[in-house]
Amino acid sequence: MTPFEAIAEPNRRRLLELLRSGERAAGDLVKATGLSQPGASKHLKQLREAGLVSVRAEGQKRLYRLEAGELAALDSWLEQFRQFWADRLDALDEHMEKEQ
Amino acid sequence: MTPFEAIAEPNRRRLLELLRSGERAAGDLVKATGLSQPGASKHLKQLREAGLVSVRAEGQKRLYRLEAGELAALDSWLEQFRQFWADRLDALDEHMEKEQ
DNA sequence: CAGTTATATAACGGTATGATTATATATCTC
DNA sequence: GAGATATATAATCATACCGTTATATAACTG
Repeated sequence: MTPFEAIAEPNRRRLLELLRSGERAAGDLVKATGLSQPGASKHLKQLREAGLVSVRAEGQKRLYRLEAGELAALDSWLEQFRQFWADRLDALDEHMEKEQ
Repeated sequence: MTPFEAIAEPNRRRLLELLRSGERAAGDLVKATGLSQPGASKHLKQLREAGLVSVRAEGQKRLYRLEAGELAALDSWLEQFRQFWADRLDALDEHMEKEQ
């Protein structure tokens, strides 16, 4: 699964957001998201396959954490459009001001 | 279709990239991508539904263009992770330097 | 208006996706 | 070692998605 496909799913985006504050156990993420245990486990697997998160075992728990690399890759794809929308939104601002 | 789902598909990303340089006719995009005519048409429809592009008719042609708003929205979702990965990648750099 | 060009839509098939239920695996505790 | 806890995997089902072929719609051209 590509990072693009991984973030297409709302629950997976939510998982990533939850991991922003640091490592969390799978069961913790189950509770926080309201997903079923197998559901969360599968989504986490896909995030892992996309390189967006990593896991380490601690006792019987699995601790997930965000991985910066692929997130940055997503950002760098968007980069090529950044100048474009900055220009467009600036133009819109100017237009609004003229209207007033 | 959400913008997240829209950019999950490689051909749609390619369409967006092609539109970066300005308005282009649907038929032009068909040639540039190598997609079938109906295939391109459907992908363009989904990009439209995601708010990532808009169309206007000119004669028998349909001219597609990028729309800045939803692209910026994607970016703003990523924004919340930017500090995170900047920190992480900086840490990695430092680590590499120590290794040497 | 007949034919051609440009594009969209419909219909269909194969495959992937996400949710759910049941089961397996591994670790901890007594 | 027998439960109990934490997590992953398998099996199943319904639905969504993408590509393809065929057809419809609309605008130009002679």
